Amino acid sequence: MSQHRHPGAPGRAGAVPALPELPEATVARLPEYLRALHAIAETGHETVSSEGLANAAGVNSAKLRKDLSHLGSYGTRGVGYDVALLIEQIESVLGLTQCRSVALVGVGNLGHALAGYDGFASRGFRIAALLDADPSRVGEEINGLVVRHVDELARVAVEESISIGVIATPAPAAQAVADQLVAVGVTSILNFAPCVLSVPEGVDVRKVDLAIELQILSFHEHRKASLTALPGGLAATDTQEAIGT
Amino acid sequence: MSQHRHPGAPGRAGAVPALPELPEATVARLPEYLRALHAIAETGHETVSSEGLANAAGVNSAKLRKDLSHLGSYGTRGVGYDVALLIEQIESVLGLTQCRSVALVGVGNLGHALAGYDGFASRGFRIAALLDADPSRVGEEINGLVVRHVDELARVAVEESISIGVIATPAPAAQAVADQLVAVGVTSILNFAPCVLSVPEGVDVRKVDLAIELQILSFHEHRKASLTALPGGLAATDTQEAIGT
DNA sequence: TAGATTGTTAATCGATTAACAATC
DNA sequence: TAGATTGTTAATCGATTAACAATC
Repeated sequence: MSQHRHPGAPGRAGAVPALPELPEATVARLPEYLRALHAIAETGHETVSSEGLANAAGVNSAKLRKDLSHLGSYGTRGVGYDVALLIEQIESVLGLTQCRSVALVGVGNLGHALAGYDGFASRGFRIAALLDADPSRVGEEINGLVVRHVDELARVAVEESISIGVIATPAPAAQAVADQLVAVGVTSILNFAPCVLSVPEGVDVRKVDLAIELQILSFHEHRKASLTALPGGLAATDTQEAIGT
Repeated sequence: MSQHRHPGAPGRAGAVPALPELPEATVARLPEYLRALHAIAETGHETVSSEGLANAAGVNSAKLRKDLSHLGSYGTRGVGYDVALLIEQIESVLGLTQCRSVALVGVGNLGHALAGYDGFASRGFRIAALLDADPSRVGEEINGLVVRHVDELARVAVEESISIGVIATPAPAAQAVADQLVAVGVTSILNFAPCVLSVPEGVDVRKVDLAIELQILSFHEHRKASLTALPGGLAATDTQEAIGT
């Protein structure tokens, strides 16, 4: 679900260097390709075929080639893709050439874990600030960062040039936090609270809801159980799904 | 990305009570509707219009009605949907009428948080077992559960009738854990490790990768920055996206 | 009956896929 | 040249959306 509209280029016919249009589904897969490419680079391979990269990323090779073709032509027919070059290209498209600073609001159970998650640092992000509304949590040190009160958000956002806000508060607090983030100029939010956020146009919100993932699995589990109970027995079923597509 | 194929009904023409075919995109939204319905129920409303429910769930009403129409006709023209009835229906379709038991493998940073996450219990899931490969972690008590060694998985799976496995290990350990889960009969896996799992047909895997979510936001942030830098100025941009669709 | 709202239709859009010509 | 593999085409599929007839 996304409601992106990107009019190629407003005004001034001819003068505007149109941004490369990327389908949302492609954007969502680029990070997976990037991860796979890093893994391949570590094994020492300098090139990789679309087939090889597709396998490592869990997609089919036609989709991979189609996706990469949106970035331009960085492969060599008969040979494959230069691993280092492709990493560069994807990182550049995703805007990962600069390290992005993240403010994490809500240092409860989940917030704690996120604050300590090393997968962020290793992939281009820096948790630059931890905030919480609970005064008893302010001052606590987590992973070398001191928790500050959420009211300091405006100051923190400027000091740390925050690029992305992560909400890990309970659901009832999430909308207010989102409003505060928007008010200080944050235009990208990752929301772990199980609720819908309303934000102005131009602000991107992505949502991760752990219970929803389990419920989707529950559906398939339920259906598989029904199928095996059927006289026909086991029908052919499924394999893998990924999220965020 | 999903590769589901569900041949309506194998064999025995006419005799098989075909399962209601649900589009994957619809399945992925049902849990969100369910959450919204619970919220509405708490405010005391007994019915809700497609418009009202759609707003609460962050989708448009046409999509909501289309989705619900796949479940059958549980609305009343001119009136709306009976909240309690619709909750029942969706829970039944998702297989949530029975509480499902979850085994969580890997009690590091993230695993700890997941073990303590109350959003699971309140939405039909019970963390029934915690496992880890690290002997120094075995025996630790988290949230009233004692961590057991992952080698005990087979026994635990039977004892607790595990329905879903959650992998929260480092990436290099994830495939082996998946293999073990599959070996003891688990057919639904939620994977938090940043890697692709290979599993046999009939096993469903969903993946949550926190860094990937940030990278997708980074892309949009990057593009917004480029747009504002353009002579044309601010182009109309986007609003909200959800994940797992 | 008049007003409201569903369930469904049909058009549109975007994503996937297989196949293959281009080309290293 | 022969073999390999990309980049692109075109067909297919599934999801979204607006509009409205059905009906409470």
